[in-house]
Amino acid sequence: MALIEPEDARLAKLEELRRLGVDPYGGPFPGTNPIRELVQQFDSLEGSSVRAAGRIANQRDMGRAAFMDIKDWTGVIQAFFQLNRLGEEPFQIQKQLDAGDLVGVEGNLVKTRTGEKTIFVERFRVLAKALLRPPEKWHGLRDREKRYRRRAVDLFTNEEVMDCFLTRSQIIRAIRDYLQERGFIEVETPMMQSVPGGAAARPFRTHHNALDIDLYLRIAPELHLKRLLVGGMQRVFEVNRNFRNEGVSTRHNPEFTMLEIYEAYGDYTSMMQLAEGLISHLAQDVRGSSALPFGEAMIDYCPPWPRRAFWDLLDERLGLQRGDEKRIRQLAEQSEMEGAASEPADLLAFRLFEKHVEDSLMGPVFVVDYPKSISPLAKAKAEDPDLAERFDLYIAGMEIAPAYSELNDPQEQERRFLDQVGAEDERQKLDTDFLRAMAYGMPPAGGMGVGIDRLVMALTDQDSIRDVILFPLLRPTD
RNA sequence: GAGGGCGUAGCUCAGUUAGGUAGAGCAACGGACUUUUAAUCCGUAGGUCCAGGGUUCGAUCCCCUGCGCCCUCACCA
Repeated sequence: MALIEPEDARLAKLEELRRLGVDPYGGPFPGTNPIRELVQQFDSLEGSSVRAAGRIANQRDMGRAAFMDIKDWTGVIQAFFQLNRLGEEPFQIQKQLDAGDLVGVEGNLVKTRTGEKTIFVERFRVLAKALLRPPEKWHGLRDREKRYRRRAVDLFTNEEVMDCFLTRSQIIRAIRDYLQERGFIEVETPMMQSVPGGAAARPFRTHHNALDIDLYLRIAPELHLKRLLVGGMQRVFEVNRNFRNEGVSTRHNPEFTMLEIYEAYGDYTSMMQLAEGLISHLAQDVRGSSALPFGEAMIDYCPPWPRRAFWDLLDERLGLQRGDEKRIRQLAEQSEMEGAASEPADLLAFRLFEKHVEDSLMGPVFVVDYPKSISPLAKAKAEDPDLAERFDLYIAGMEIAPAYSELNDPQEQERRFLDQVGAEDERQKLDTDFLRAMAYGMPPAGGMGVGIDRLVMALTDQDSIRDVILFPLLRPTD
């Protein structure tokens, strides 16, 4: 049984093309102009011969003439096929074309009498006969499940989807440029690790056959990047995937893209400046404005961004004061939180923050002065040792970027790790090799992790992470 | 993992008010048309109504189970 079921009518046209001596999956078609250029630079190109290649988005058949809308990833332009311009046989070939086929056309760029910029086709080549129909021409593919499962169709059908992913690419490129201009180098560290560290999350497990060892897909690159600080790399960053074996939601995909940045001799305040500079630059240069819409809200990326203390926000929103353990547990209980009686109060406070405060932080806002106990990789504040030198950057109600003054005291780091290890065997195995590296001397440093998918969501006004990941995880169907 | 919603033609959706084996638009097919643009006009065809079971004379509709997706919550970034 065939794996796909082509349309009979299209198979017949495929055969007819072959009978006419045409390869329905034709060779290269070089020398084309991006269609947007043909449209935008029409005035200077008018009357000259141009070439374009793309997908037939729509056909208007007039008998001895036909109009087609040819679409590439930059835009769409009309092509006009006429019997007396092409001749009998080429026109017969044109008759075998359907919406969805890929075609290359060449001809004069002129306007029709109704003023439409049009390629009057002199020559054309069939580049690919589509055996399946594209979705309907004006509603397109709307069904979310079909869109995610058939992203190829989604991309060529829904312009705003293509635009979003083109923007994502521009954002990532702009990040690389921005950091490299400031002396940061891009590195790559292991995705497969024997000890998954750098975050509190459940890892995916896999196995290496030749060495016969279990490995974990990384939950964060943090501990390896800090080894590079020990090694003398002073400014490093990595943009790559992390993998966390946790739930899936509009803000969580099991594999997601993280930017981690480390700056030797910096601290969390230098990371604040970097975050402000970088993200406002992205808004301005990639999105074209320092104020961008997100849903109903307008987000102003113009620095400086406010700093708000963790406990102040909890006090303001929930009337919760630092150290009031009884009330924290009481509220956790009311919020039906697991471990309301047993988990450390700071951790519960943090969860209450995520549950009741986070969504309202349109930001950008730096939340600072987190409890040290929930920040095992961050330095303590000298003037208030129960707090950490840490911020979480919130934008559009999402945690976008946590950053620390990185702890560089190996003995203190060891104590903090040991405090974290409890019954959670798989979540926090100890990376002793990392501690050993730190014992050789790690420079004080600022470090930040930027959730790229969420940042793209904020900058492109998307409310689901699946709309900024080309192939989000779905349960397979067949 | 829990709760709610959804699943009908290739696509976007109606619908069966209260159970009697389904409809539109677009797409497709045949025909007319050499400047149309959601082309138009005439005609035709197209469905395991998500899957399995139950109730019933009869189920796409009611009930149960399963599968998938969406939303909210939980875990997490």
